[in-house]
Amino acid sequence: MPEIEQQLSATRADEAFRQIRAAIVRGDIPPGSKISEASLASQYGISRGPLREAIRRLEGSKLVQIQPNVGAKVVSLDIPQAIEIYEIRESLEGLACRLAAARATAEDCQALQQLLERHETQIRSDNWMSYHQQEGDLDFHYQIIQLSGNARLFELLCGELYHLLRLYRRQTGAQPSRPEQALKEHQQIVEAIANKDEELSELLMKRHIASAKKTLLDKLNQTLTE
Amino acid sequence: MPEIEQQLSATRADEAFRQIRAAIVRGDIPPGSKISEASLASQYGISRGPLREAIRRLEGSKLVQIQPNVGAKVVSLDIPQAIEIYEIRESLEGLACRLAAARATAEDCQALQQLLERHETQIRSDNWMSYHQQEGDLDFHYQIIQLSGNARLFELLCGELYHLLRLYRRQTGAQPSRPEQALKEHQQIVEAIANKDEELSELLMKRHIASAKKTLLDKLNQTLTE
DNA sequence: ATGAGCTAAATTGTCGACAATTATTGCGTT
DNA sequence: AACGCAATAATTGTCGACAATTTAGCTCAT
Repeated sequence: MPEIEQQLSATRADEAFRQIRAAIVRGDIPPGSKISEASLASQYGISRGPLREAIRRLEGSKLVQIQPNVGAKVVSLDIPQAIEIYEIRESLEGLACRLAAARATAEDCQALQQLLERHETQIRSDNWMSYHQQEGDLDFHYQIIQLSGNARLFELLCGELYHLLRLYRRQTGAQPSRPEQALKEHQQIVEAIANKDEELSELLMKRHIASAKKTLLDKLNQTLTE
Repeated sequence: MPEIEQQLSATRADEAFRQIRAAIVRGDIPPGSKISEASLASQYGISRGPLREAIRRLEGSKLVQIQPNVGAKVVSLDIPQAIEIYEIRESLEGLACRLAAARATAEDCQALQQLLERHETQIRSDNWMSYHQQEGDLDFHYQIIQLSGNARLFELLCGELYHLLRLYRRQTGAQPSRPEQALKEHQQIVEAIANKDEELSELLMKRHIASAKKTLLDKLNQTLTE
C-alpha cells in the first residue's frame, strides 16, 4: 500500500501563493510592508520565478499592489477604501441572500438554524473570543452566499472581498463588537429565507451589512472632525 | 531631437498581458482554445518567464483558467455563466447608479446628456454597425460607473466583468439588438440622476440590465426545451 | 478492430545567471 | 549644514537551460 501523499498544491508557485496569502491575511506580513522577492524566495525555499508568479496572483486577489521596477507592497486599507468594500458587499450579499431565499430547501434552512444555535451557545459561553466572533460571523455569511447558487458571486465575495475584510479588521483591530445584535439579525434573515421571502431577505441582509458600514462612516467623520 | 518612444508598458510581461487580453476579448484567440506558452512567447518575442506572469494575471482577470501541469485555456462562457455575470452586474451597476445620482454635478449630467445625443444621431445614421452599438452602450455605462466615485467598484465592473461581457458577446455574436429602446432607458436614467433621485436611478438601471438578462434566460429555456 | 501498456515527444515547472532599473551612500560644492 | 550629483549597492526584469509531468503515438496481446 503506497503512502497517501497529501498533495496540498500541485506546484510550488501555487503553494507559495496560498502560504503568502495566509500570512498576509493573518497579519504576519504587515499591511503596507514591502515584499522582497529574494527574501521570500529563500524563506519558502523556492526560486524567484515561481515566487513572482505567486505575487502576480496575489495582485489579482487585490492583496498586493505591484509597481513596475519597484516591487510589491501589501495593501493597506484606509477607512474610505473599507467603506467602498462595504458598499459593494452590501449590494452583493443582498443579492446573494435574495437568491438564497429563492433556492434554499427546508434542509438548508435547518442547517442555518443549527449554525445559529451553535453561535448562540458560544456567545453565552465564557471563552468566546473576538476571533471566534469574527469567524462565526463569516461562517454564516459563507453559508448564505453558497446557497445563492451563483458560483461567480461566491468566488467574488469569499475569494476576494472577504480576504480584504479580514485584512482590514486585523489591521485596525476592529471586531464586530455587537454579537448579540448580530445574532438577532442573523436569525431574522434565516426566518425570511425560510419563508422564501426574497425581498425581505435581501433587505435584511443589506441592512445588516449597512450597520457595519455605518460604524465605518462614523469613524471616518470622527477622524475628519478631530 | 530624439524620437519619442511611446512607452506603453514598463515591462514586457505587462505589455504581453495587455496584448493577450486584447486578443482574447477581440476574439483573435478563440474561447476554449488552449494557450501554448512556447508559441505565445515566440509570437511576442519574449521569454517564457514574463509570459507566464502575464498568464497568471490573466487568470486573475478570469479570462483564462489554469490547470496545473496542463496549461491555460481561454474561458468559454455558457449561458448559465453569463446569467450569473448579469445577476452580479445588475446588482453592482444599480449600486453605481445610485451613488452616481448622489454625487453627480450639473456638469456631469450635462456630459451624460451630450453623450446620449451623440448616440441618438449615430443610431439614426446609416453606418451604424452593431459594433458601435455595443461600444456606445458600454460608453454610457462606463460613465455612470465612474461617476459613482467608488474606485473599487469601477475596477471590478470595468476591469473584470466588462471584459468577460465583451468576450461572451463576441463568442455568441449576440448584439444588444434594441438600440432605440436602450437609448430611451438611458435617457430615463440620466433624468433620474439629474433629479438626484437615488432610488429611482438604481431601480431604472437594474431594470435596464435585467431586460438584457431576461433575453439570456429566454435563450436558456429555449435551449432546454428544444 | 479495440484497448492496455510502454516509449518518445511535447509542454509545463523550476532554477541559476545576467541585464536593467531603482535605491542608497558618500562626496564635493555652496 | 544643506543640497545636488555621481558611484555603488540592492532589487527587479529577463533569459536560456534543465527537470518533471503530461500527452501522443506505437506496439502488442486479446
